[in-house]
Amino acid sequence: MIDGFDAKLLAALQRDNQQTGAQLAEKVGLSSAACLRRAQRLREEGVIVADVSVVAPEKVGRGLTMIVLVEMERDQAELLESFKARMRAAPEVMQCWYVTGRADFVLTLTMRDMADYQAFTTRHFADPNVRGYETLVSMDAVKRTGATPVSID
Amino acid sequence: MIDGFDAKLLAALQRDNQQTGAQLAEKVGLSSAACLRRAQRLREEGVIVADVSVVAPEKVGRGLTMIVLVEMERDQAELLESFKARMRAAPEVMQCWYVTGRADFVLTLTMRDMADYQAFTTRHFADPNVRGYETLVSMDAVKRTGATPVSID
DNA sequence: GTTGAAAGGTTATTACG
DNA sequence: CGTAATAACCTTTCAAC
Repeated sequence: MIDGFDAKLLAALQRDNQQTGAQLAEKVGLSSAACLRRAQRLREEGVIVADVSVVAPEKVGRGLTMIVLVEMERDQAELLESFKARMRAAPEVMQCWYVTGRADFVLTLTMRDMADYQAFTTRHFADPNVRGYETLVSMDAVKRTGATPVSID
Repeated sequence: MIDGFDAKLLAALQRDNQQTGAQLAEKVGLSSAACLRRAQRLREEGVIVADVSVVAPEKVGRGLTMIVLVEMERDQAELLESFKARMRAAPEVMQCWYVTGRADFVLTLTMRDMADYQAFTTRHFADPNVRGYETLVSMDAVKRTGATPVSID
């Protein structure tokens, strides 16, 4: 379903999806047309789920990134779903993972400053279903590519 | 430096950066040429740092995502840098944050299975500088857009 | 300095072998 | 799949704001 050419193509597109067909052709080892046909097919198949520009938060006044571990009071399906919906709707939430382990949710937040974070916590964590939360402030975004390695099966 | 048009443009491009100039024009309220000129300027200025395709990990045999909190033995600059370099080089590491708080690093990993994770931990956490680590296994990627909200200053 | 419209050059898409 | 023709698009120019 995914061969070596697709693997190379996906690696290239995860680094830069604005390359021309000719540029992709060099890296993949196929013609321009073949590369673009494959890219289109990978999008239709849902292997590529999105194509996005990545914005530098600090360039738009969001110099503060934090990871927050949230623990819920009790794991009731309904309450979990409403919390998930709120996280999806909140623009400051870059990522939200529902996890097993000591925490129930792991959030990645992008904030203007600490006052912003203060406001966020009172607005979203005042919820009686939130037992508690722990904040980890980012000092360095060591790696934020989010790329998935693709190996031929 | 960034006006309302840029804000709209960045919002559109963070959702889909493969839209044509005409499609962007509709959403932003400027001509096609103006939108593409601005997009190019935002890239030169470093506001847009990358343009990438997003791959669905489960479609390429990576159904297991985990968040790992890593605590280092002692915060010695040299040792931290070598750990950072290793995380940057490891393909399974989608993200790596250096943080304050209970942990020193927060990693997001994409794995094929638990055996894969086992191998990863012994390879990277056997380091005598790693005091310990805690694993949170993802059950649901509630939100993974990673988009930065842009508001006019 | 930035815009919109049109010209010109480049790129993606499609048909065919 | 690759080649080549077609269609769509981006880029640049230029006059006007």
